[in-house]
Amino acid sequence: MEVSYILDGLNDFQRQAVAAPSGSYLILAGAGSGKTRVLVNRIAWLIQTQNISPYSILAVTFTNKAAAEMRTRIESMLAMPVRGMWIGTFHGIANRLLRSHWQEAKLPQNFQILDADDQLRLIKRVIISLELDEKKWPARAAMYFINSHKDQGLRPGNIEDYGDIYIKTNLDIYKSYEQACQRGGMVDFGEMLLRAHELWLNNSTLLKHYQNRFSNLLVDEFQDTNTIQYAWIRLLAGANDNIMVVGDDDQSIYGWRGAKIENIQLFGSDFSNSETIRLEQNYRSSGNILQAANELIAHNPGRLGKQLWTDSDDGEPIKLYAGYNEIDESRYIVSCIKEWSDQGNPFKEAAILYRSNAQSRVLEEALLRLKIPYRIYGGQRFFERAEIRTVLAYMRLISNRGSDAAFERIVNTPTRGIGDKTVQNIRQLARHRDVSMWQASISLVDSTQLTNRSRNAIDVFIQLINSLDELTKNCDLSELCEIVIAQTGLQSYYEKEKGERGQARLENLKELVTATKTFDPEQIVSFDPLNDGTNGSETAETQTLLDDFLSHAALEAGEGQGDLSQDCVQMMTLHSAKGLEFPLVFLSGLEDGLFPHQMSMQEPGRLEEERRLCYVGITRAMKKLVLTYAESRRINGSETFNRVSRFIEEIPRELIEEVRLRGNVIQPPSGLKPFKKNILAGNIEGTGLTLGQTVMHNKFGEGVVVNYEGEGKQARIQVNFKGEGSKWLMLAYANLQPL
DNA sequence: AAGATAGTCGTTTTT
DNA sequence: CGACTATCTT
Repeated sequence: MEVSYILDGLNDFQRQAVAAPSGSYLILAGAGSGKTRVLVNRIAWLIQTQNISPYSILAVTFTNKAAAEMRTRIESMLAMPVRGMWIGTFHGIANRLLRSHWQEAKLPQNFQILDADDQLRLIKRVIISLELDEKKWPARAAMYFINSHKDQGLRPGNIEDYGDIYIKTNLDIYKSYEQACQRGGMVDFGEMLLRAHELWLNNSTLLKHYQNRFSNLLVDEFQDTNTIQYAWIRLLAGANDNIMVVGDDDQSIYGWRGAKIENIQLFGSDFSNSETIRLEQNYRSSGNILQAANELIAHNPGRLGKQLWTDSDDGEPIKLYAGYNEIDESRYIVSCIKEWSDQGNPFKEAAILYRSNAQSRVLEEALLRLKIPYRIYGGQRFFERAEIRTVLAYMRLISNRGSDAAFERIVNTPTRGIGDKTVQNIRQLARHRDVSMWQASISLVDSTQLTNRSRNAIDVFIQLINSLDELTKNCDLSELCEIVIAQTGLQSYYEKEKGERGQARLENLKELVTATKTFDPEQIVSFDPLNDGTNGSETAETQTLLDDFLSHAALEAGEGQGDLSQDCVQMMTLHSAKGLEFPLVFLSGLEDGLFPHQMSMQEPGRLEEERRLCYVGITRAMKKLVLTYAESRRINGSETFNRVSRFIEEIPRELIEEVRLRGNVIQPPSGLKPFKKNILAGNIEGTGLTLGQTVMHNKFGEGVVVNYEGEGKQARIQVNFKGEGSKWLMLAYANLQPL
């Protein structure tokens, strides 16, 4: 068969990876070095030339989107659908395993997946039931405690408290939470991975079966795997040692979520005969941009070492703009985009990146002013919206009365006279008798414990759910969804909600109905033929469509993105920009305290991760890169003065062209205070000092001039000192030395 | 039980 | 500043 097309157009190293004989490989793939291409072609190569059945391939990706894209690309390359191959996220794959082997995993067949929101609610309730002070033991912190230990594969029994009250209390919460989950048949994200791991650890037949079946493993974004994911994949690889992992230690930006770059080193020592292949040729960015990225990341110690290079020209210098505040900064960015568009380029080729979501607002306003279309990525996802979750909770309770999480969510939504106190009663009884809240409420209706009023209210609710269940017995998913929306009163509830909000919610409900209509579980999971000819231990249980849909909603919260069909400027956080590329990129808010973020500046390890984040940002740019910062910025309502980001200082000066157009192109906003005149001019008269200039003070050391007011003897100057923060000084006595 | 108002606290995000 | 919560009022 003619297979050269699989290798055509690849460079030597890419080809080496794609056509490697079986074994274990670590592909260190720099930004823009064609790593997805390598993975796709590798799989195509295995199937097409090595006679490997798709059935024996398992590929893990970081997001559902990446999994879908990879499958599409492989299928279009091979010009045929690839059945039997598993491509998905760790969680998606774990879910699938647990659904097939729910008995071995000691789970109910229709176990419920808790997303972060469900989990937090449940933990809150656990804390209350342990009679702990919520102020002293915030649910968020407990959730972090639980999740980070699960990420490391640690159950309560594996954690030592050393008499530490903090650990001890959180451990109690963890234990109690675990019981609540088990009782309710609920599994959070971390738990899915733990269970999938334990499933194999405790069941060698099953493990052998999967080791036999998946003799070809591939893992993308390997630098983002956590401890339990690594352990799971190591276990599966078994003695086959036939695995290819692809990653880039310089793009590891999820350490705060448990990802361990160390897994890359571990791979080398753990898979003893592993080979490392470096992909260092960058096909994305022009020379200047790439060099800036290289120089920046070189400031990180302990890298595995990669030097990206490119064939392309130096290209344009990187632009640097200092706005005097965030509004000025935004207007500069928008004026650049206007210019870009006037030159005949589409908006969608421009991306504005920022460190935190809060920064998007000012940018939005600036874009709106010039009527430039934009799209903000990230933010709230479809299945995370309150109204959607509410409808899903109804659907869940109809299918499974035991779901306390669903019960709590909807028992009084829309309001039907069941208040806090009544719910507390139900909860108490449920706990006391160790039954579900649903059963507890039935008992309460029959008892005399409650006032007539609340008893009636509960009864109405019970009847509602029962009648809905009856009514929808033979309905398909979308009919069920429509009936729920209409009969529960949610429709009229949101109709009454004032403002645009209610309208938006109704729109979302309509969209949910559409989603149920088009939902096709085969697309998500791509079911295998049942018998694989080994020992038939994969018993693909028949899940109800509803359960599939609910799992889907939890696992894939719904891309808040997509729609590149419209020509919009792309706006997103640096984190969500990973894996994407744009001809024109703006990195905004490059200020110490914002980026690197205040909370990450003290600890070296975290600062390095911020630097990698900056590296990711720079390497998104193909042709043009514009860096901006603001000398003053309103954060949380109060004005702050930050010094320019240290990351800018780590980029060689000669690659950067400073843009100076203060008081020229950009008009200052109205309502200027008098001293801002000075800012517009930049120079502070009669001092030889300039705003933004670095100066030295005898006592406070190095700092940046950020503001100025008054004249002559009264003149005061504001300087933001390294370490000391910002101070107002009398200019006459300050004795500042320009640096 | 539900609505109104005062108080708190601010990363990043996928599963 | 503004989203979210805790507490107070009806």
